Amino acid sequence: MANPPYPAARRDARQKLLTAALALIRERGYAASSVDELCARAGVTKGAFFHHFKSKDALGVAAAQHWSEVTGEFFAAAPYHALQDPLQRLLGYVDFRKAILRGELPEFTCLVGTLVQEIYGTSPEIREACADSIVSHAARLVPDIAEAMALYRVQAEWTAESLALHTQAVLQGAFILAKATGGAAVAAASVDHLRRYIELLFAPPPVPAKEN
Amino acid sequence: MANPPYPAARRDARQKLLTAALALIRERGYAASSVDELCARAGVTKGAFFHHFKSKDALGVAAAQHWSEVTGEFFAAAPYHALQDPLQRLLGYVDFRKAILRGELPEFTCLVGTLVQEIYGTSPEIREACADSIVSHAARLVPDIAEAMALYRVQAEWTAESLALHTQAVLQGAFILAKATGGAAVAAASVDHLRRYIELLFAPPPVPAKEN
DNA sequence: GACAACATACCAACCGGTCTGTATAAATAA
DNA sequence: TTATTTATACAGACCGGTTGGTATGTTGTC
Repeated sequence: MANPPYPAARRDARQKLLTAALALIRERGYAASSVDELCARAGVTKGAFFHHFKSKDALGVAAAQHWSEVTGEFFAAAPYHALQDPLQRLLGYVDFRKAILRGELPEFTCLVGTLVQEIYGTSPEIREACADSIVSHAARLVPDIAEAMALYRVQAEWTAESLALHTQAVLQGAFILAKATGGAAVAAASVDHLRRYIELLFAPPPVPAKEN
Repeated sequence: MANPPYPAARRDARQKLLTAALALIRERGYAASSVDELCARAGVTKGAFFHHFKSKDALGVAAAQHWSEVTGEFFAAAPYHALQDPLQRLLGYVDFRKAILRGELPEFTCLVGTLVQEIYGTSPEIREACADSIVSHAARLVPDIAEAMALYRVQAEWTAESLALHTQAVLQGAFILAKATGGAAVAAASVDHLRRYIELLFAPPPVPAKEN
């Protein structure tokens, strides 16, 4: 990464294309994003595009991987990791996901969730890159969940892995509702339900519900 | 609806196009489904297509509405409505959703969820038709949820409407995970979590968790 | 004969992808 | 140090196929 052998101006194209791809695909979807428009957005020519990517699908794979890297760093830097209680870290993650539901839809929506819906039947390579992105993101929650299960003595029919994946399902579904309704409010409400579910899983009420 | 003024063979085209559209869009997405291929699948010509739909987007709107009708009838005929307890009807709905996670992905996946992800930024008409489909489907759960809340004396921060929408978020997200992983297993696991959440909401454990 | 329900031929725009050319810089040879 | 080669990183014209959409004709029904 350090000391690129070429001046930045001549090495930028690939990065600019990936950055533009994240934005454009999140706005319009994959199939509706043409290579020409992608190049125009990135400020490069078609020659640059096909120099760096052998096909549009190859760009799709690279975009999904780039998304993984970018979001990986973004969440790694989030504040909830500093919490001591593993359950609080998990809930902190959920709160963080809710907190970033801001701005325009393409700004908080998930690239790979959009992407995989479109291409799961036509491009196995992109599909796998998307699956890897989602699954590996979920996997980062597993240690905290497992630790919380041990700490709170939760004996469950469900696994830490399945709960981690469930959080992603809720988030992905929340994005769809947000796109349908045109706002983030429904998504936030669903994230609230997710938080409540996690609280209920780990902290069953200690006293019996009293009769009215 | 009764007594079509023309023999079926000459009135079929619209229906055949809509039926083909549901299948094709669920397989490949909206943008990647061309009018030509749609016509080929439906066994009609392009002339028939543009006789019944003024544009591809108009077909998109009609497909979303058709989806609403088809699924509306499908769920109206489902067995869980016969249950007496409103909570059991709600859980019966969830169980039913899990039970139909069978066969190939395009067979149990949601048309409007796929559709709205692609076009929310480019076609307000289709987006609205999709939103209507999802929201009105969710709305059918509201009476049962409200009834269950009253019956089980649930005093909640959440509303029946928000829980109904949350079920749809979980389902939509489960479909995305299914498409990413290539199988329905993850989706079923998420539906299990949804069921557990609803149980916890309505039936908090009456005895405190005993030590060890 | 009026009108709906198609069928067929056709079109300009756009699509992903290729081709050839060129500027730049590192590697090599003198 | 300088000349030459080689490789990279583009630029931009071009191409055949596909796209959504149209224009015109035909057929069956009231």
